[in-house]
Amino acid sequence: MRLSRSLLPTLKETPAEAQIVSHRLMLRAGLVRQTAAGIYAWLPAGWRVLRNISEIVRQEQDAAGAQELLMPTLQSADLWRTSGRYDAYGPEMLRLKDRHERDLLYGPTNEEMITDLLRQSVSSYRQLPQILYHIQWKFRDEIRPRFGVMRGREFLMKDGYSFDLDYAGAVLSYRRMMLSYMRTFQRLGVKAIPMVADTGPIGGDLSHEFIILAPTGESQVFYDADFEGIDYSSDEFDMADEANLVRFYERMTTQYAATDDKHDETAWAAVPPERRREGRGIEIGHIFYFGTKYSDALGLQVSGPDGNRVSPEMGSYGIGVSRMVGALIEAHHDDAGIIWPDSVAPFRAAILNLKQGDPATDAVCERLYAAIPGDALYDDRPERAGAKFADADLMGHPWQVIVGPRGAAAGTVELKCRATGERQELSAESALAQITQ
RNA sequence: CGGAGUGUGGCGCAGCCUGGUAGCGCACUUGCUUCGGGAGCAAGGGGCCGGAGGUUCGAAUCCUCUCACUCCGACCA
Repeated sequence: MRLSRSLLPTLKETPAEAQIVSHRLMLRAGLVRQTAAGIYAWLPAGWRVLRNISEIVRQEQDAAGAQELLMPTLQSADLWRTSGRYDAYGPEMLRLKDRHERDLLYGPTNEEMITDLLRQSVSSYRQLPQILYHIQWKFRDEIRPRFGVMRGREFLMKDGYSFDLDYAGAVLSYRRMMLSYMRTFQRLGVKAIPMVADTGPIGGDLSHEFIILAPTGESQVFYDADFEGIDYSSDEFDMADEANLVRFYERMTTQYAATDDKHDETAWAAVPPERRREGRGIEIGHIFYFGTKYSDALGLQVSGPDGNRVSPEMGSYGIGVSRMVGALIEAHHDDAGIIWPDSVAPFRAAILNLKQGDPATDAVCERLYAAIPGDALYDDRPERAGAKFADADLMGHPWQVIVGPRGAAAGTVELKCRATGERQELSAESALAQITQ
């Protein structure tokens, strides 16, 4: 993308409303603009990030055997009345009426709808298990939206739902999803820790929150260093192998990990001192098992092997996709701006043309730009070098290729790595090789 | 919802107390000079001051109502 022709409005000054660092940087880097309290428009660069995250989530869900579908944002109130949540959900649910005075709602989640869909199309245990997910906009009318996209009212969420014949199957789905989540977060370039969460009226221990570590996170977290350095993509955690899944789950749930409100000093003291880690964290995902709550309420039953009708055991699995953008920035930034992990960066590299109009410089830039199709941001604006450097740092591209007349004459460019700050002088071809590696 | 604030060109702000020609910095346009870490000079363009009502000869400024947004608290992917 040529910056001169892009809607990528960077700001030198921080808009007054932004308090936390990710919000400030998202506004300054031209990723989003607020349109109402807790509601954001995603500008081109921000949308690219959101798509990149969604795509990784999607690939990992698919790899775990989940199937993608897409349910609507608007739902009829009927199913929610049936499940009892129309009244229970309270004012956080946005309710509206259509022209015929029918009650609708903007979905805050989709348990009712997905259960109803399964009820219409599944009738035998042979059709189970099923895990279905979608990545769709949600609306929750938060009492107080804040922290930019981290606590918006309209937000993009991946929500998945599992249906199993029995409890053992549900546990298997749950574990599979947990592994899928750890792989997802690993690919997104963040350290994530699963922590036991409240299960509410369902009981049991099958509910986990996923906290990603960021120095500016909302809550203090305590965890065993054993969580660090695990490669979740290794064969050790092959999903097809149930024994592997069990071992994985054991490892995730036996090591100490807790947020400050659940911190247990006694258990903490049992962790060897050299393995104790403390940090700040942001909740980015939540998974839980809830048995037959919705299948019972909405009448989803299948015929079992013995001919009797059985209510499938369900679980649900959420990742805050739009929140992840803010959380990633909280985890990866410095004074100059964002430092994107490679996997989600809106542009893998920026090409900075330091002397627009200089034939040799322009030629090198154009050549580089053509060689990184669709993946580079070419700063071809008439701005001076300082502004280009500052904007490139702000926007956080993993690589910056700095092309000036001096280098162009000598046949070299400067390659800067945003994460390390390291710069090297090398040929355009070598720079290209590093970027596209 | 309770408490505290803020609304003035795209962004950041001053002006309001004590009514009298709407200002500053950045950004934008044009020209010249510059050009390797947010340039200089000159000349320009853009806002009826969130909205409605009121007081007044006269309202960004005073009064009433209203809308929006932000921050603190309870709630949350």
